[in-house]
Amino acid sequence: MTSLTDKVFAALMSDISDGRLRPGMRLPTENGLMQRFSVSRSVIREAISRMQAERTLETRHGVGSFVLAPPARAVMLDSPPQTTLVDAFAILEFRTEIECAAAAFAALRHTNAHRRQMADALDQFEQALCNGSTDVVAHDIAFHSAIAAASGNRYFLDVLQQMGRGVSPRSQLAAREIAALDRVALLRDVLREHRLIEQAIVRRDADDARAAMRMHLAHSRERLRIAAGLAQGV
Amino acid sequence: MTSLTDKVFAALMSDISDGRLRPGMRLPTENGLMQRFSVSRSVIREAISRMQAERTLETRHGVGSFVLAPPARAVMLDSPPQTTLVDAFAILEFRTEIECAAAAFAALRHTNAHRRQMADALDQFEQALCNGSTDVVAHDIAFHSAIAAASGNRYFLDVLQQMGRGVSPRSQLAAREIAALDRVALLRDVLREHRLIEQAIVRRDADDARAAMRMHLAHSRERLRIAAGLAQGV
DNA sequence: GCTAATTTGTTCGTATGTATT
DNA sequence: GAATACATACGAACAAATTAG
Repeated sequence: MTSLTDKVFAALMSDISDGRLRPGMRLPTENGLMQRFSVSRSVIREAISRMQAERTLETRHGVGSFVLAPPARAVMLDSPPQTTLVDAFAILEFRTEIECAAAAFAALRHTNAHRRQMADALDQFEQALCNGSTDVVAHDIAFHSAIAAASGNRYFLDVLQQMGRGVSPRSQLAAREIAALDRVALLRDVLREHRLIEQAIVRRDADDARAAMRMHLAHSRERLRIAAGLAQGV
Repeated sequence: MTSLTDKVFAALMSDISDGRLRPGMRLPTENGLMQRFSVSRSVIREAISRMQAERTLETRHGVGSFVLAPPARAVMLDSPPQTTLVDAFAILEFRTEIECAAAAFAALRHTNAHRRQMADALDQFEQALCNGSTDVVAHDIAFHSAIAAASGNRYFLDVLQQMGRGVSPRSQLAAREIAALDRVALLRDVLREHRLIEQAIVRRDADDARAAMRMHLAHSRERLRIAAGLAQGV
């Protein structure tokens, strides 16, 4: 169900993510957008107000609507391509620390319910692969979330989920640029690493769980590096 | 400057807080509200959508708008004594993980500017103690923040600051309940531990920095445990 | 199961007020 | 002051979901 509002919203968002509209730039006037999309002003204003709610735009009365810098990310750099990449590595580095700790705690504290959550996520991951699908991002996230939940300390899960948006560009990047590689083989590696982590946790071996998670995320970093290299034509 | 939308919004909100509209109840239809307030449908819909954004209402297509139950903020603020305490330990556990990692990275990556930030925080901490003040929370936070900043990965600082609210109850609790103990002696211990961390970082010894931070936070946990024990009369 | 009535969702067009340049 | 651009409000029409008969 894509309403006109949805379409305008999506078009403007992709203008921003493609760099046609960059932080600080002013959008066309509402009148201009009405003509560009051949819709009424209500549609434009609804789309704009959605983007305001997402902190993507800021509208100044009598002046116009301006693209905001992505909230926390504005602090360091501005050039979009590099920032995203640098950020992706920073996020991965940070995630490595909290997820390794979470895995260790999960090994010590998980319940049967947590065990089932992890198993379900892995089964669905595998099922998708067997069906030839490479769309396993959701199952990947589910597995990592299950571990964070099993840590018995809700802050691990909270923070991991808060970083959800920051993590997705990585997936998008990888998904888009790894096309040249054998995605299925790559995802099978991921699944294998997940199984190792799960086994260590189920065995209640905290050190092994931590190590398996660290290995998994180190490999992820390499996969990201390769994908980034491809994206930059290296 | 109260727009019509503001008035309708305020009226409906007070209907709810006064109990005229209770959770689960259906609002009058948009037509009904138009007549009651003598405004157009756009005004009604704008007010309703504001309440949706606040999670006060839920609207079902073809049915109506319903008052939602307040979202059980039980997690953080409700039952203060036990929940807060459990939470305080969970926060400390989580902080231990990210701050140890941050300290290790800081040892490897800090610049002169970071070194100065840490030194300033420690000097001010010490100065305050010498002056007989025990209000050093700000300097404590400044030191930990400086390390997170020196990690070269802004997510450590971001998350630490996001947990600021969660951290403060600990300080409050400690500050309130440790009155019986010799606070100055206790804070001198904290300062000594801070110095050890700083020295390891300056010496660029990542392992020592990590260990010193872990020791510091483990001691903090003990200090918290003692304070909690006092609070509960144990 | 179908139809009709009710209710919200979406879109349009227009008019007036207000802030900025 | 004049022009531009957003803010607020009105009225109307049709689409889509739900419910009652």
